Amino acid sequence: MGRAPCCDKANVKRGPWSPEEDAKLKAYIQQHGTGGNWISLPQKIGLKRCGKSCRLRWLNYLRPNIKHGGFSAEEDEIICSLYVSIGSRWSVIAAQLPGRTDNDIKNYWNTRLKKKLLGNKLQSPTVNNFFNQNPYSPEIPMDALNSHCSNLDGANMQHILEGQSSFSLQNQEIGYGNPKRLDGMEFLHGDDIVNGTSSDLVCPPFASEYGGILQHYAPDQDHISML
DNA sequence: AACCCTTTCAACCGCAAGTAA
DNA sequence: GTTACTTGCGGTTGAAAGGGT
Repeated sequence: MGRAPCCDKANVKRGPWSPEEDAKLKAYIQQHGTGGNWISLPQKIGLKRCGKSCRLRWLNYLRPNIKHGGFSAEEDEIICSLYVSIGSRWSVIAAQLPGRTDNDIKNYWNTRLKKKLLGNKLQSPTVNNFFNQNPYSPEIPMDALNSHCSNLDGANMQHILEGQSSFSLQNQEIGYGNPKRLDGMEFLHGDDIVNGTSSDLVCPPFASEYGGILQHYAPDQDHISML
């Protein structure tokens, strides 16, 4: 048996929200809250929308203190740092940027920041230094890694290498299933690195730039501890 | 002015996790 | 423990806007 649809797709409106719909949703939630049930909310307020759509509209656009566009250089660097460290965990990244939504950050990264970073144009000495020393080259000097990372996880490495299927450290080829000691603390396997599945995440390369905003990320706890 | 291509971003989709019965 | 349902998330889509020719 397949999953029941969350709403009757034939009888819900889709596409852009009208100002009237926005006003109805906003007024109701500000007065009553969501009632703990998004699915039943649209019926309560007479909106022909899916509950998921209402939730998304509220979270990404209508709720108070939302900021749109105009990302600061500081926000750019926080996003880059976290992305390099933990990958596309947009909700975790958004939690570090008050007023920003995961959707906004995801869009911003996909459309602008990625190009900016990969184009090596970010005005951060540390980021520039790091990528200058590790410019998607098949060879990454161990010293350069150690100077920026306490250790290095698979996603991290994968982003730095931008899709290369294998690479070498100090001329040592890392292949699938071939464990290498990266930092004196742990071993990573080549396939873990390439697939981004290593469980031990790391002190991000650029964290020191941000006053230690991110020192350790615990993948099983879904939070970032500040040290 | 008209067309085409690229970029942006709001919204949708499907899946996994969480939770109540 | 199982099932049904809701919530939250990341990936993807597509319409609109912008820019170039």
